[in-house]
Amino acid sequence: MDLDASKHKFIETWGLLGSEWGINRSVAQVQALLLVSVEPLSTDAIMEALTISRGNANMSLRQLLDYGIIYKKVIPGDRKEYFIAEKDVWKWAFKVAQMRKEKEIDPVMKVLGELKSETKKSSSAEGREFYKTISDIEDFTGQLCAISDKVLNSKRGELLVQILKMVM
Amino acid sequence: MDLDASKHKFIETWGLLGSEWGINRSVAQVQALLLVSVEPLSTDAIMEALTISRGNANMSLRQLLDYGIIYKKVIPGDRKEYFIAEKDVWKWAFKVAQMRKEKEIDPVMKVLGELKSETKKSSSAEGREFYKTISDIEDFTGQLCAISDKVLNSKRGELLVQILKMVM
DNA sequence: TTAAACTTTCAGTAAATATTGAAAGTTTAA
DNA sequence: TTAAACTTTCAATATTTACTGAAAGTTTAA
Repeated sequence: MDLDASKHKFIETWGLLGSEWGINRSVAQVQALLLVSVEPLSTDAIMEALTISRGNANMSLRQLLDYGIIYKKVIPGDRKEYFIAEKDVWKWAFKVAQMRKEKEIDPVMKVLGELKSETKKSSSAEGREFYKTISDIEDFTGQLCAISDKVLNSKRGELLVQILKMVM
Repeated sequence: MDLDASKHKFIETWGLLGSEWGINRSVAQVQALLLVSVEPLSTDAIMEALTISRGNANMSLRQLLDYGIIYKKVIPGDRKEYFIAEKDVWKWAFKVAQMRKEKEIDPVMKVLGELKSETKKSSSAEGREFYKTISDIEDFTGQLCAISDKVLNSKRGELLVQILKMVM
């Protein structure tokens, strides 16, 4: 298998993983393509490589730019926009985690908080049980967020794994 | 807002979160319903509470049983099957994490491994760069898996958070 | 300015995913 | 056994989500 085929295998796999986790396949594939491409790529090059339309390429690129995990790159003497991927895995994984937390987890935490205050003073057994269920989920999620924030922020994952091995 | 309304708000929110993370909305809602229900529920009760079809209810329940995050409950003198949710958040979160890791992450890790061996001996700069990209992602993912396994397995999340605060 | 080069938008369409509900299958009690 | 009570399946349908491509918008160089 030549390098090009390997790259395409990666792009396909990455797209599949993305769609399983609620990330648009094209978006994941564009990131993958830029991750494995040595040179910056233009929209047209991306369209051709992934056989997707201009609209799709543009929207995927915009989303990745919004996430902050790819960058625009100007090539002197060329009017086209070129794109490169953030290659530091820790960096882009953190940004994706941060973004999904803010967009998807935080609103849920907010609702859980509301539900807690709605039922805080509940005197019925059923109300108190509900309060506990909600509190447990909120606690758990909050802890996972705290840990992942810290791990991703630290950029010292290797060290952390060692520490975890020691304490457990 | 009464308790019933609060419960429904939770069920809706949970279904929404699920679909954002690639988990079927109905499946997430059925889990949520069982989580906040004091009594075991029959398929018919679930159909009615969520206004979903028998087929949908059945398939959602089966999937949750497969995940191991709800259980069948026999009520003496009744032929119907009843269902209850695993209420220990750590327990079911671990099972979901485990399952998604096996079904979705492990295959990707396998492909990354294949791609690494395909390009390990590559002498071109491009080949070596690809090898590095793949290795970085594999390392990172492996570390996250290791940490989440350990954290979820430990059932001592609270303690871990304290430890992490100390070392960082 | 203007027109060529490029980017963005979005209505229409295609594809993927989820849901229904009736029919087939299974279990149980008499 | 058998028939009522219940569960499962799956082809048809609905819903959601993604994608296309042409038109509109923007930028740039002359």
